[in-house]
Amino acid sequence: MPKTTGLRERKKRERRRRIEDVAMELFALQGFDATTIDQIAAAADIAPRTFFSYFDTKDDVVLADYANRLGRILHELDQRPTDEPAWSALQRSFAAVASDYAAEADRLAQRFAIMAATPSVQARSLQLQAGWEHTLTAHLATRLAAASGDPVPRLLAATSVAVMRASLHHWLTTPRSVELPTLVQDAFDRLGVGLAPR
Amino acid sequence: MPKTTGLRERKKRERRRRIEDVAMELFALQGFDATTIDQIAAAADIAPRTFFSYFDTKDDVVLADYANRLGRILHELDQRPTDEPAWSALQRSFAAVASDYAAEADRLAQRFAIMAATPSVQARSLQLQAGWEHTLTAHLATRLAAASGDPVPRLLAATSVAVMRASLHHWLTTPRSVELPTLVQDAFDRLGVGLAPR
DNA sequence: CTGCGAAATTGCAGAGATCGCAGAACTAGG
DNA sequence: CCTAGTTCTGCGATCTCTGCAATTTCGCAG
Repeated sequence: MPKTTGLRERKKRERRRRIEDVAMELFALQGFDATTIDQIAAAADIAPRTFFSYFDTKDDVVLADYANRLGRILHELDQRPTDEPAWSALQRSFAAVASDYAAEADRLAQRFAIMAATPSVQARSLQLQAGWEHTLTAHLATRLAAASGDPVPRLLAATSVAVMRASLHHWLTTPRSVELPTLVQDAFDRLGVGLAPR
Repeated sequence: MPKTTGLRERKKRERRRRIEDVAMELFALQGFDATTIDQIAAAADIAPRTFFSYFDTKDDVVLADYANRLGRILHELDQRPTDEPAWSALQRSFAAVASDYAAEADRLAQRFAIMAATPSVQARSLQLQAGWEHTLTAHLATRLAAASGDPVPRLLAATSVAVMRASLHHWLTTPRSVELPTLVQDAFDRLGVGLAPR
């Protein structure tokens, strides 16, 4: 399955990263809004039209790795034993992502800055997270063998994503006193009391 | 303070509503994306340019009353005694909004449908909710007299907004079996256990 | 009822993002 | 080297949203 090979695949990936790098550099240099697709394309040596076959939106460049984060969460979730309480499993999974984040604080901070200053990017970010929430909801529904009318899966998904976002925001916003994973752990702990299976 | 008077004020409000009504009608008729600002302007008897002095974005028309919702929440929050636990106060406040929602299910459903079908509107919606979260965070920080590095206010704000959104989504999405206020109450109850003041 | 300053409306021009389409260029295999 | 399948390009078109400056309308005082 894992077609690591294939010149085509590889080139595509490389190019995508190149576009991303070049774009982020321009953003840092002259600001997100002030940077046009044409400039990015020129700097990345592609036709402007081609940009859109790599990214749906200019915003997406800043959020390029959101998809992987979700993948990570789901992966971690699958690793957890089926009989582990959902909330606990979520906690572990998000903790893993929190570690990832913590390991690349600088990269994150840069993107966060753009996000904070650019409404459309912020909006896009939230939209992608809503996507996580949706996928997570489905995943949890399966895991819990929940009835289709059960609000619990969505509640769990929404809450955990919210907790993660709040923690991350807090971490990036205040003088770094507590580590992100700790922050996330604590938050999950607090809410966990009431979310334990009946 | 409430300058209900003033021809100017009133006209502005009336016109805003007229634009909103006309626009919603067009959206229902031909879809959100297929409706242009020009069409709305024509139907509302204003210059296209003028549209943007009433709404920042086409998306905002669909979400016109979000500002009031937040106002309602904050108002309810202020009504609650200062010594009431924050989570409890939030629960009551959101319950009030839930009632509002329940009372206008049809209107809501219509807008929700547009939102679900139109990414940009969904994104905008989430962005506005992030604004709620921000305001709520500040409000709670004051109420709790929290230190500036305390993550709790944001955690509470993020969680409650998430709960509200999840409940609303669930309510609008599944066959109406449980009433929205109940849904919200229950969700708050569950999470409340762990969020009670130490 | 008349004139003035403030506020709102309007038109115009334009930048930019994004999309559909069709032809050109390129890659994987055989 | 040749063919079928992809990807990249270039072009045109549409729309949202903005800045600016001219005009119109409103609220109020004289």
